[in-house]
Amino acid sequence: MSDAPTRSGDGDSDRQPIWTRPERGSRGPAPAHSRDAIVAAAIALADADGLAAVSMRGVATALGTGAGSLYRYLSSRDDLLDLMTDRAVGELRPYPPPAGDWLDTMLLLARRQLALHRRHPWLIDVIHRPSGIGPESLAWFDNCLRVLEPVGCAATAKFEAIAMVTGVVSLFARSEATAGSVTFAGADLAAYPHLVAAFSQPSPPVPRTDLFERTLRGLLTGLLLAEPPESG
Amino acid sequence: MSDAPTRSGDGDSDRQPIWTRPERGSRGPAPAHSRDAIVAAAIALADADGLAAVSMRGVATALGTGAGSLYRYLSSRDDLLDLMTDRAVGELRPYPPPAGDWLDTMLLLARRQLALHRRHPWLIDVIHRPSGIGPESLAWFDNCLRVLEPVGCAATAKFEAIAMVTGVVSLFARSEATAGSVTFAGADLAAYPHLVAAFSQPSPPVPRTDLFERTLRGLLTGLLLAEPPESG
DNA sequence: GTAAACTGCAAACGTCGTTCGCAGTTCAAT
DNA sequence: ATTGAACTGCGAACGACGTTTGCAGTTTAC
Repeated sequence: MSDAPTRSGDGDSDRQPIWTRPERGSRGPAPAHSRDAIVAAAIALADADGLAAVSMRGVATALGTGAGSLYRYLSSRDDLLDLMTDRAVGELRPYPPPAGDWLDTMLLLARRQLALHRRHPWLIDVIHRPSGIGPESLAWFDNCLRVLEPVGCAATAKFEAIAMVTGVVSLFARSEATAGSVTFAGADLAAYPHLVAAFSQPSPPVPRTDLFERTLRGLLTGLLLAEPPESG
Repeated sequence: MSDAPTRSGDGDSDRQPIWTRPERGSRGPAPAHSRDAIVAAAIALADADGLAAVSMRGVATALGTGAGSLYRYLSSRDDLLDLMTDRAVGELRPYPPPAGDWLDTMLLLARRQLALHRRHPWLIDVIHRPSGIGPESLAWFDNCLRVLEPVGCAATAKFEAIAMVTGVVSLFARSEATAGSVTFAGADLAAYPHLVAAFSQPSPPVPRTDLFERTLRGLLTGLLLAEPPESG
């Protein structure tokens, strides 16, 4: 009953989110690892073998230590996933300078987000958790607001639009990641007449990049430019 | 080394998807449960306590049996989640008759999807898995194609549009479910000037229902009505 | 110098999905 | 009728997971 005051977020100090929690105190011996090294190892594992490979034991083994040792640096696996996410979002820097139309700039940002998803497919499995908006995510959001500065509409509308763009990008990323894994094998197709009719006369596939741009363009113009319905 | 031929999908017969796999053979005693009862119990658990409550042991306990016994009816937990999803999608019936504008009908369908998500919040955590397109999901998709029949564009474009609508609905559902759980507590706001500027002059919140309709309207018109860019 | 705050680590805890073996039941074939 | 394969439920076990705990050793503040 003498120690356990910090542990990088144990018991009491766990109320502090991972972003502001100090990595270590000033008392004990120098730590053998660091949050950055742990997060880097976890990302390498996730890039190579998917998010399921990011287990505490797996990351610890990659670092040559035991699973329990990681809890000197993190308070939970969720913390690790939050840190991974924010570090990946940090790869979106440097932000491209807002040139020309704000809509074009937003599309460029969306394309860079999609590229990030392609580079780190595990992001899809990680972003939908309710926790963990880190400093890099905030910075990205801030940059989007900067791009949308010339748009004359309420700030809340911009919030919604940015969130929706991010969400749609994740939809595209997911559809890319799971493409080809869908199968109706064994289904009784006779019960779905419109489906078989649509399949009977094959149509050319929609170019993904066009679809991406048109979707987001329609989305942003609909959300930010169209006049809101008059209330009353 | 004498038995283990079926087990509702064991070893060899696991190649067959859950949708076409027979529930039981014709030889042994009458089963004490059924797939339907198991799925119903699982959905009740998920509705009440979230998807995490749907563990094999949890579902089995709710049915008054042991976890291992469930594998007489299902071959995996993923199968159970697939069955749950399809059963929930079945609640979208009966489909409203296509009246008036196809766009209005699609918005109506989207609204019913959103209502389904509100009724079964666990759907959000379950739909993004690459597996499990069941007969009810196919029927829903088929019905969407029926609504889009008067639209004169390629079938592939309709596929993309339907998938995008479903995806956007899930985005809204998720944003509703996680509303209020985001927090920038402890962040150094000075680093995000546009964010604080947007927050400094508060703007009225966007009505969710308007946002929903405008988003989907912009999406569908952009995807199905706008002329595709000429190739070459 | 002493005590508190730290460090790494191995072992353990509880939960999870899943497998296995066994005793009992039903039905098709003889 | 009898046999045996195909089934049933069930409890125990397996391996992996996230996390906790206790302990021995190290560093720093006072």
